[in-house]
Amino acid sequence: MQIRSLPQQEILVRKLESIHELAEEERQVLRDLALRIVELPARTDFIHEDDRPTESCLLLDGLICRYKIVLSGKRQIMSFHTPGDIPDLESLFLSVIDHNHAALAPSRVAFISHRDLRHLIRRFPNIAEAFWRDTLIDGGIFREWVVNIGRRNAYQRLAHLFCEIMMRLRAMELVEDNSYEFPVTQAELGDATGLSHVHVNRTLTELRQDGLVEIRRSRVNVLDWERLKQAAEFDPAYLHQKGVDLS
Amino acid sequence: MQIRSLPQQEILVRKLESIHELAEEERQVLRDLALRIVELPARTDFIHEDDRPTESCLLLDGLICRYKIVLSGKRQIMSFHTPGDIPDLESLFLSVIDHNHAALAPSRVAFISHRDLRHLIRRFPNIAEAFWRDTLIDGGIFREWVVNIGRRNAYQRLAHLFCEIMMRLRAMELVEDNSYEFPVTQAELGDATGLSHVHVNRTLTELRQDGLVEIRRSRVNVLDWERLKQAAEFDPAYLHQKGVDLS
DNA sequence: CGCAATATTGACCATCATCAATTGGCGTGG
DNA sequence: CCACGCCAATTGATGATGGTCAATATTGCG
Repeated sequence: MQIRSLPQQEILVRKLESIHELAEEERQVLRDLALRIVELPARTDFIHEDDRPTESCLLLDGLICRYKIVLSGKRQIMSFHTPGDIPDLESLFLSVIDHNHAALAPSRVAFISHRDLRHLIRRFPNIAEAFWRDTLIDGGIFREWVVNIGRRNAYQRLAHLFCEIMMRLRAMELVEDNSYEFPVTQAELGDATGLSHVHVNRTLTELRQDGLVEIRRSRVNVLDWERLKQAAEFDPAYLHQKGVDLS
Repeated sequence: MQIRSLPQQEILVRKLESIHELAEEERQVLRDLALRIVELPARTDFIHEDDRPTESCLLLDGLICRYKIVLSGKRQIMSFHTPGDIPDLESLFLSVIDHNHAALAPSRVAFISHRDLRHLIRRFPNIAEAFWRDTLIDGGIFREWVVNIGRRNAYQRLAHLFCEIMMRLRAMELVEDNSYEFPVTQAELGDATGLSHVHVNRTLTELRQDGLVEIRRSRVNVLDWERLKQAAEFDPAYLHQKGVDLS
């Protein structure tokens, strides 16, 4: 999940421009933000329930998920985050974190202080709007996950997940030839879709046999986008991407 | 679900104060907002996928849900909304609606124009923050629903839902003697929890037999709050209510 | 090369869905 | 006031989807 030849100051600009119009001055102040870069090894929990962070983290490279553990020990992954995302942007206004953040793959993140972010949104209402919009899209993605887990079977759930990640990576130009890096284990796919890893395995076999997707060592290769979308009943409207939904 | 002796201009103030501090001037401009009052009969769809509203609606009285339908015809309810909520506040920044809103019970809503809301948040950053915070809490509730549906069984799911609604209504002082109005059918409970209405019925019977809750004609009566919370593994932190989480 | 994590497969079982029939509650019109 | 009708709730019977347990194969990596 490399953003090749894209300087790190450019990542946030590209992300926000995929959902909202920015002026050149706004792009520039985003590029000038102070970033505290941290490298996270795979399988690192780095933000925990009950934390009260003073920074938010922009994912530059890698893969992050947010999850909760229930008492029975089961894990539910509630979201995946790809480069450009700020998974804990909400901590700017919800001071106590209510779930965990983990890097699934080796990742590079850039922490931005809440002080700087507050300063930014006070001075640039249009940037505030872009951030707010981003958190709202996040909410829309959660809603769609509720639908996915609540009302679709295993086959559709996985197909839908692959569609969603495809569209989100595409907006950041991280998809090549209908194929993208997605370094998750089958157990993690199960934790995200509310399935057991055994059933994920069987369902992935089906998807492969049907010629829809192929998953080889952390890479998703979409073989038949149209049929995959159809199987998943995928409608990208909820992602509110510019140029996709015409808002 | 009546807010007794509370004038309608006060409802939004009470709601926002349950999650954020307001100054008297801010309370006053909230009271002065122009409201277009509409009465909705039970079972009315009133905002639809693909709509581009120019107003957002504040629920004054009744019960609203948001839902999507999947191709198989199944419905997934993604949220319930109680008085004080602005279920479509996000339409202020996501111009195309991606799901449906319906009144489940006879309801009274107050439409507020986006123009007025934009004016408000430009002039009062602290009100903007309260609204933003509200949409973030909304997102937190969706995340918890993902966990609920993905990793808990029928018994826990329903218990958790009753806990959540209890806490939210309590913040608006709509709970009396551990009992509250919640006019939903068992089919609707199923649509919200990803269960069939038959299984909801059986599970409610269990909850009643175990002495946790009693549901009689659209009223939920919590008989044993502690054991209900325990059964649901309910932790209200994700609701980010003032005085509950100390943020 | 060898360990450890991950993927795969089989057997069996549990939860919950579906189908179908019956009961109960309640508003409406005669 | 009562009967009808409709919607919601309830119950039983059966079946499907997906979970759990366990064993084996494969892959990545030091």
